[in-house]
Amino acid sequence: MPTSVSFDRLAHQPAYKVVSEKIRNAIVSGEIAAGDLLPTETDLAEQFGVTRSTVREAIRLLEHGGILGRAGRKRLVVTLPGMEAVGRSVSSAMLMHQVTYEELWQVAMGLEPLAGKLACLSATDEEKQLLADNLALTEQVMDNHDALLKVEIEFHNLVAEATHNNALLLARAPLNELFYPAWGAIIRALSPGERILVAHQHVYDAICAGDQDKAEEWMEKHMRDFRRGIEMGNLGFDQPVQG
Amino acid sequence: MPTSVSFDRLAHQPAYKVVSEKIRNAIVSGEIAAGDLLPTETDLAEQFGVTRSTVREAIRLLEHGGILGRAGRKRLVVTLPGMEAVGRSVSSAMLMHQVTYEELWQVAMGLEPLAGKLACLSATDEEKQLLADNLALTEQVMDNHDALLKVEIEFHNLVAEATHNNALLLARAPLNELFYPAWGAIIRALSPGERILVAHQHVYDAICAGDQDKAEEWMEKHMRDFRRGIEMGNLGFDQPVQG
DNA sequence: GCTGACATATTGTCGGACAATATGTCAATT
DNA sequence: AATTGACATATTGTCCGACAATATGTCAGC
Repeated sequence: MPTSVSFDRLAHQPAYKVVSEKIRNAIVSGEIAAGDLLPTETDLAEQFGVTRSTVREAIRLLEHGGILGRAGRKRLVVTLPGMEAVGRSVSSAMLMHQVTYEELWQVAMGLEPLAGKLACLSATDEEKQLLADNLALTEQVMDNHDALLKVEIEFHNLVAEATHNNALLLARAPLNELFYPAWGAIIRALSPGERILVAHQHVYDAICAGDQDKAEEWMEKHMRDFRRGIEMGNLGFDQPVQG
Repeated sequence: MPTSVSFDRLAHQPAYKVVSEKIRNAIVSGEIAAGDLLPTETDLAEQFGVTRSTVREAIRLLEHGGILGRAGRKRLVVTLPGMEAVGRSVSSAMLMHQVTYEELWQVAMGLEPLAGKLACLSATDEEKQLLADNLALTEQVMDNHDALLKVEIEFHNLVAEATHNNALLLARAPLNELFYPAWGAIIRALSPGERILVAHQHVYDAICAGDQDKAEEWMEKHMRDFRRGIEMGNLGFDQPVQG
């Protein structure tokens, strides 16, 4: 029964993808470092033996991931993908997957207490000072909903940064963007300024004291408050997150 | 002292970015659903009043994030960004940020036990069956390094999927890709087949019994083993992860 | 119903073009 | 010496038109 040989579907990758991969590899492998300038589009086109249009498409592919950016608005420069770029791309994926507040909250329950705990080990004096400043500011703006939301988010970012753990920062990047509207709604609905301040204060104390368990515990309490906030405010805990 | 007025730098966004944002909004806002076909490049060019080249660049921008893909290899189709796409983009960011195995492990310690815990609440019978199959397979291939690595990774994915939490799945997507080589090295160096099997077995039992604490605990033990593996194998726990 | 032939639509790639804007140089001015 | 202006140059953003390769659709013929 000579079913004849079976051939693999030959993968004819479009040129712009090949070019994009070549550049990407050179970057990820460290051959080109962050901050380096890339050759001009015309040069790249010549080097790869394709047209400028093709090179441009390849560049766009990388530009979105935050790997490439433009200095000023001219030359191409290799960039470290910032938290914002990663956050944006993952959170848009979460939006499309119709992630609910509950799901998001569960992930936050895994990451935020962890951040508090790790920050106890690695927060520098400057970072503790930044946290102290943030607390002072929180006290001042407690009744201003918008300002309160801003410092609340900032506090969590400061704690996360104090861990000096880039993997953690990248993993929680999308949370920032998505929790933003929810926190805002809670704050407007319940004015929980006092509770927020108390929780932050305890986390801050724990970090200064290097008390991992306490930091973890209070961060957890804080997040449970968030959950109660969504439930009490009737904001639809099982509803998909709104962009 | 008329230092003259200060003006905001006026942001002249390039057309391809504008077009890309327009399409992105239409997708994220649900105006176009996943699975829908987009108009052809020529049509889009006409609608936006730009050239096809510009439209193409805009498309590339979205293509990388996994938002757009090609059906067959022709028409553009709106796609749900899969775990792979998200994983790839975040993990390349982690690589560039020189994330160490320790940092990565800390994140995994936040997410994997959580996955075990949540899976207890939501695993369906089919999913339990898949886990059982995976265990059986693990037993068979315990001495085959490559095969063992594959089922090990698959086990964790199955547990994560059993949580039915898309946010969690997306958050841990990069871990998959980055742990892969490390697990492989550990397995080759230490042949920890027995320990892996025991831990998986306990997690599986806990999930079947709905015992959240036990699932969390054993997943944690399992991850601590992973850490010990890297340390014992002298694989450089504080070294940047290798792509 | 399957096959093949043919027209059509769509993408991938090319080449060339031009305006707007940065960058670099150098002389003139203060 | 530092600033300004004039000018050439380089680079990007956008446009146009073109063509080959490949899917898709249609229709006759067996």
